[in-house]
Amino acid sequence: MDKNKIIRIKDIAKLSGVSVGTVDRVIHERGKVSEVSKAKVEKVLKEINYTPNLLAKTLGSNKVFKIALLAPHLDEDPYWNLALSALGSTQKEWQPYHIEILPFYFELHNADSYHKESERLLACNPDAVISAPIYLPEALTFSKKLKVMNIPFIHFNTLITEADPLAFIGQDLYQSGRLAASLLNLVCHDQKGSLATLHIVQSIQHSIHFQDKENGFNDYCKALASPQKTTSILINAHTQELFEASLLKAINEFEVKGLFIPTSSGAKKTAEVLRNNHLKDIKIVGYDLIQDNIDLLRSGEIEFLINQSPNKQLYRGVYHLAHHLLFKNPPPKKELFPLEIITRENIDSYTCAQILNQ
Amino acid sequence: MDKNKIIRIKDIAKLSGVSVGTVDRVIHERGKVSEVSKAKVEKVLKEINYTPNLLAKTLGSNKVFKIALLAPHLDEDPYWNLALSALGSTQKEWQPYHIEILPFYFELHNADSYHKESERLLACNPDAVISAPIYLPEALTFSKKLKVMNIPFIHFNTLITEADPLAFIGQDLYQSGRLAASLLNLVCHDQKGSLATLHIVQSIQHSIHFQDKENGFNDYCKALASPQKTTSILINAHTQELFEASLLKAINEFEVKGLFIPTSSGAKKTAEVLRNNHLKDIKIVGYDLIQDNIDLLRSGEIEFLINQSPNKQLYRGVYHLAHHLLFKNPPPKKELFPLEIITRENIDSYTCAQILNQ
DNA sequence: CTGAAAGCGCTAACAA
DNA sequence: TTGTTAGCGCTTTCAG
Repeated sequence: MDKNKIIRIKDIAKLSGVSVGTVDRVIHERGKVSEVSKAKVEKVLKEINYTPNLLAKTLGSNKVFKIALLAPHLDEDPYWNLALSALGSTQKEWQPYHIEILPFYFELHNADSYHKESERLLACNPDAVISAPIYLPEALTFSKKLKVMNIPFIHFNTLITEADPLAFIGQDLYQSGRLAASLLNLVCHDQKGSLATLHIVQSIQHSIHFQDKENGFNDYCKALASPQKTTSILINAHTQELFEASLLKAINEFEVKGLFIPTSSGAKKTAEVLRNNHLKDIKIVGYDLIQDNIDLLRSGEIEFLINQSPNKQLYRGVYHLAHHLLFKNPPPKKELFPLEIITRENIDSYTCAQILNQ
Repeated sequence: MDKNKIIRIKDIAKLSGVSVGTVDRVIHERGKVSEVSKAKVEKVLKEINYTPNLLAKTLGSNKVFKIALLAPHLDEDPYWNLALSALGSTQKEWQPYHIEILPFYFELHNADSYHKESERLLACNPDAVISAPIYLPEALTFSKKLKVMNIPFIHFNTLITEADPLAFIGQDLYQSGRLAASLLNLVCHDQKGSLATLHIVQSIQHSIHFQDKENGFNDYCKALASPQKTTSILINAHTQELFEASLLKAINEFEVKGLFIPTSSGAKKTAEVLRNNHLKDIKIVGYDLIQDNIDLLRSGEIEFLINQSPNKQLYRGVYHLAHHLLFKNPPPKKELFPLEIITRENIDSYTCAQILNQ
C-alpha cells in the first residue's frame, strides 16, 4: 500500500540480490559488471521507478563543478558592466550547490585578447563554459576545441549558429529592429522626413549584430500602409566635435525626424548633439538600461529604450549550465528573451525590479 | 594561504573549542546553550564567513517542506489559468530540494469557498503559504491565523498591507494606470474626444485593485501639457447585448476615442462591440497575455497590453518561500514586477519566452 | 547544557 | 567482477 516510499539504491540492491556498488555500476555504466548481475539489476530498474536523490549525489561525489565565463572586461563598456552586474549574486546563488563560476575577461576591442583568455580558460579545465562569442573566427576555433574536449558550452548575446552551442541565449535582433521601427513611427507619426539608423563605428566586430536590427527596422518601415522613408547614417569620428558635424550634416541631408540607435552607448552622444542644436523634435529609440540612457529617458531626450537584459542573459546561461551539470537537464537550444519596451512611465518598475531579482 | 577551503560546522567547532552539536545549536538557536559557549561560537562566526551547505542540510534533516498555495480555481478564469500555468514546472523544480507545493483552489466568485479552502489548507499544516488574497475580510482572518501559528506567508497579485505578509509580489497599480494612459495618449494623439476607463462589473472584490489603476490613469491625463479629458464607464450587464447597448451609449455620450480596460477579460467583449459597430478608430489598452487578448493584439483590435505576469508572480513567491525555508533568506518586503508593454511587434518574444522560462 | 554518534542517499576507494 | 565501507556536511537523537 505504502508505495510512496522513496526508493534508494540500497532497495534496488536488496531487490536484485546484489550490492549497492554493483547497482551503482549498472546505473552509471562504470566499472565492470557481469552480464548476469547486470540483468538482475536492470530487471528491477524496469519494474520500479527509481529517481536518484540529487542532493545525496552531489554531496556524495564531493565534486565542485567549474563553470567558466568568457566575457569582455567590465571596465571598458557600460553595456558589459551591466551584463556582468549579476555575476556576484549568481556566484553566491550557486555556491551551495557546489558550482563555481570562474570569470575570464578579455579586452573588448582586441580579438587577440579574446583568444588568449580563451586559452587561459581552457587551462583551468572547466566542466562547462558560458561565453559571449563576439569575435567570429576566434569564437569558432574556441568552440571547436570545446567540442573536442567534450565540454558543454552556452553562448549569450551573440548568435553564431555554426558553433552549435548547447544553447543560445539572447534576443531576436531582426524583430528587435522591427519593434524599434514601430515605436519610432508611433512618436514621429505625421511629421514628414526620414527615420535613420545611426551606426557609430567603434570596431568592426559588431557589424552583423547591428545589421539584423537595421534590416528589421527598414523592413517594418517599408511595409507600412504609407511606407516610411528610411536611411542609414554611418559615422566614424574620434571626437565629439567631428561626430557632431557629421551627424548634423546627415540630419539635414535626409530630413531626419527620428533616430534608431542600435548600440547602447550611442544614444548619449547623439542626444548631446540634438540638445546643443535645439533639435528636440527629433526622436530617439535606443537600447539598454545603462545609466546614461536611463537619465536621457527620464529627461525626455530618449523616447523609448529596448531592454536586452544582458545581466539576465548571463544569469539564465549559468542556470542552464548548472542544471545540465547537476541534473543532466538539457536546456532549450535557443532561449530568446522578451523584447522589453521601456518608457518614462515604466522605467522605475524596471530599475527597482533589477535589484530585487538579482 | 589556502583560505579558499570550505568551512564546515566541524571547523567552527574545532576553532571555538566546542562540539558540532553546540555549534549547530548556536547557529539555529535551538536547544539550550550556555552563554559562554555561545559567545565562543559567535566570536568564530564573526571572524569567518560560514555558508552552510544546502545539500548536506536538506539531506541531513530528512525533512520535506510543504508550501501550500491558495488560489482561485483555474478553470473559471483565463487570468488565473495563466497564473497557475507555471505550477507544474515550479513543483518539479523544487522537488529535488525536498520542497513540495500543495495547491488549494477556491471558487473565484465565492468568498465562502475561499474561507473553506483556507481551512483545509491549514489542516495539512504547511511550513509556508503563498496566496492570492482577493477577499479582504477572509484574507485578513486567514492571515491572522497564520501569524498565530507562526507560518510564514507571501501574498501575490493583491496587496493588503494590513495583513503584513512576509512579502508581497505584484505590481504598482497606480503606475500601471499611468503607463496605460501614456500609451493611450500616444496612439490617440491629436484626435479630440475623451479617454475612458471601462469597468465591467462582475463581482465586487476587485474594486480597490482597479481603483488604483484608474487613479493613475486619470492623474496622468490631467497633468499633461494639454490635459486630456477622461471619464469612467461602469457597466453591469449580464448579456453581451445589454453590454453592447450600454457601451455604445457611453461612447457616444462621452465622445470616447480610447478605452482603458483594467481587467484582463474585458477587452474581448469590448473589442467585439467595436468590431460590430465599425468603431475601429477607438483604441484599446488592456491587460495580460491571455489568449483572447493575444489574438486581439495580433489582429490590431488592441493597441497595447500591459503584462502582469501572474505566472511569474507565483514562481517568484515560491522561490522566496523556498529560500526562506532552506536558507532563512528573508525576501524583500515588496517585489514589484516590471510593467511590461506588449505590442504586435514584441508579443511573439513574450509568448515564446513564457514557455522557455517556465 | 554538552558531546558523541548514528543517520540522510550516494560515491568511490579498497579489499576480496 | 564483486561487496564492504568510509566519507560528503549537516541534523538529530541520546547519553551523560
